[in-house]
Amino acid sequence: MAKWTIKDIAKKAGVSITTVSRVLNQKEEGMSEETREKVIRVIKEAQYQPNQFARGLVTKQSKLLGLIVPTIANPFFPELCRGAEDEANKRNYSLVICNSDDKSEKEERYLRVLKEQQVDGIILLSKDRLSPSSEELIKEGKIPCTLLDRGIEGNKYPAVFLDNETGGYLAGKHLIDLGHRRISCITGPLSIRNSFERVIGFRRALEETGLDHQDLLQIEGDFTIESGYELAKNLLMKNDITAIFACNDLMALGVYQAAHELNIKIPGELSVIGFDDIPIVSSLIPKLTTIRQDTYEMGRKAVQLLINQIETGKTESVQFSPSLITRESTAARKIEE
Amino acid sequence: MAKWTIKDIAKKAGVSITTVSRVLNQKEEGMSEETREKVIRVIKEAQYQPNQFARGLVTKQSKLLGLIVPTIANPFFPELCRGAEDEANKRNYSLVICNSDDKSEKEERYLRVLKEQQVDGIILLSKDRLSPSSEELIKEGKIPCTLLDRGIEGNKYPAVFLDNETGGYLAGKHLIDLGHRRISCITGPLSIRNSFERVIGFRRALEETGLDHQDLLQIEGDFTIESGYELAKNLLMKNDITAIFACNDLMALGVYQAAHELNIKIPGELSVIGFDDIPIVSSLIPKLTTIRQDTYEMGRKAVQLLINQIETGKTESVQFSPSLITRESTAARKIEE
DNA sequence: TTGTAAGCGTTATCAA
DNA sequence: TTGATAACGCTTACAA
Repeated sequence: MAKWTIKDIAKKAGVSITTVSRVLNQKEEGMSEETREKVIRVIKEAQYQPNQFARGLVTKQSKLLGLIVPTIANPFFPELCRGAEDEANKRNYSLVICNSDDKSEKEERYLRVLKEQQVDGIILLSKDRLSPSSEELIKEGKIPCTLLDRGIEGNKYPAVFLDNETGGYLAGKHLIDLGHRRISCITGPLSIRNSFERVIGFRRALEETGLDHQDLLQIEGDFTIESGYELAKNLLMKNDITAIFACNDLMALGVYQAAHELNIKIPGELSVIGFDDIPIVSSLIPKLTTIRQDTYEMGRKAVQLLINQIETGKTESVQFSPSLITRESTAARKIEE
Repeated sequence: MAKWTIKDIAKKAGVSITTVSRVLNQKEEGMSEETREKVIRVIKEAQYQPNQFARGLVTKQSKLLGLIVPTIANPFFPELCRGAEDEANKRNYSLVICNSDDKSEKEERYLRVLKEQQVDGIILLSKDRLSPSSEELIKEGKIPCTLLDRGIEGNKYPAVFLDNETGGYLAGKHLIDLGHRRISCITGPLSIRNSFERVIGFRRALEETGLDHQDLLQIEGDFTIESGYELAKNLLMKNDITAIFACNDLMALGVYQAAHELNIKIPGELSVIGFDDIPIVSSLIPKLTTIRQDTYEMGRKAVQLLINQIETGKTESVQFSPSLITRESTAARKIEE
């Protein structure tokens, strides 16, 4: 038989389609053990699989979840995807992963497509501020949506965020504790709240020690290796600093490169601290000290909240705490300075 | 209105649902410009979106494609996903990405789920040999399927592969040309044909120069940073070699670490060449010489072949060629040796 | 314990 | 140029 339908199964088992449907949906009541077994046998034999289209048309559920990420190219996101996927599968959902390239048009397009695919919910790693049409799409479409990692609308929608301010503070405190005073910070795009908060926290640490803003050389990067490299090179050629806080690991990688080219030793002459703790940085030379966020868990949690929302209607937000991972790229300021 | 259906649109526009459907599906013929415009206006106003369930039930198409990857954790795969996604979107499909962890059970589970979700086709990065039940699932389900990157069943199914043998050869030739003779090769799991072929090609290059197998220290790794590190450390402590071919970039990263700990300079005392050209290796210190495969394009191509197969029934396979990217981690053997 | 039949929102066939 | 209507494969009241 080309494609078995519930009807074929019913006929072959000598029961009605209702009975087959009951078996399929694990409805325990109202059926003799005998009938159930017979049906199950036929289903197995035929390798029958229910058609989601027909099912969804009635139940209005696709068991599909959408995940929109800004760039899968940043090693930060694969981890997050894995966490999200694992949790989704555990709960019997599948994940449609979309890559918005951080562009509003693509994001909106995906939102539309996902809605059309009848996904049961969406996890959105968006720009800080949802574009009006994105927001409308979510609201009007009444699709449960969880914000992840980014976005200032966390109070309007359930969300999973990292406490970036504390992360920045941890980084600053660490450098200060090591005795550094001439410090530079290569930030992410300041239009993104995440980056901005990291800087705020970082500054708070410096201010606690009595350093004022003048002491902090702050320049704005864009979270890419290249920007880290370019900015650090420029910075190191013109200034005499002993430590750099790169607001993500990718930019820290760029700092490594710049320092190497200028023949500046890390951590001997320059301490470097990153942010994220993406998988490869523990294998760099020297191993990168960084602020860790548990991306895998954040992905998992986001899916958990989303499915809870879908199934029970309850919404909830969660904030994760970053932690300092001390490795080899930071060291105490040399005394002879 | 809670949720607009084609019926609501029809009523509001004062036409039949057939007409609305025609507009929706861009059927040009048989409609006055006036009617079309009226319908379009109503659709826009209502922000109406067709329901894929109902649509799929009739057309048997989901516009969904499945992509099963072994580990999204290897930076090799995100690139591939991006390529696949971009092409899919261009052709109006969405991509469901699944992570099999290289486990047959997970792969089979996903195959089943994807089939149940009625995906129109599947791109599979599988183990070399499809497990019997995976194969049955594909064959019996009659789902178009394209193999990517791995698998020896390339002649049975349409596939996109890299010419790994040539890649290995290129690596070997490069080291030989630089004057190296005491060379080691850290392979991937030899049960995977990809790894095996890289070694074969590599050896061919050595043999051409008259080196026999004795000269090649070959050890088997598992494509992780850790295995590269452990094996290289062991190797470098016990042997006097001047070059290492790591069969993927991640293991090359491990080699860097080991060499660093043993205070062996790259490329001064040891040349290292990798395989893949994952994004970050051009930012390592020193920048890694490697064999590049165009992962993004391979992902794109796989989707292209798959959609062609879905839409026209034509199957086709493609082989990609690797290329040598010379950077800083390889150098001529020192004369004084 | 089991079955009948309505209905989900589309597309497609055929008729007007 | 348009419109009724059957059909797609399933779930679910309701009936038996």
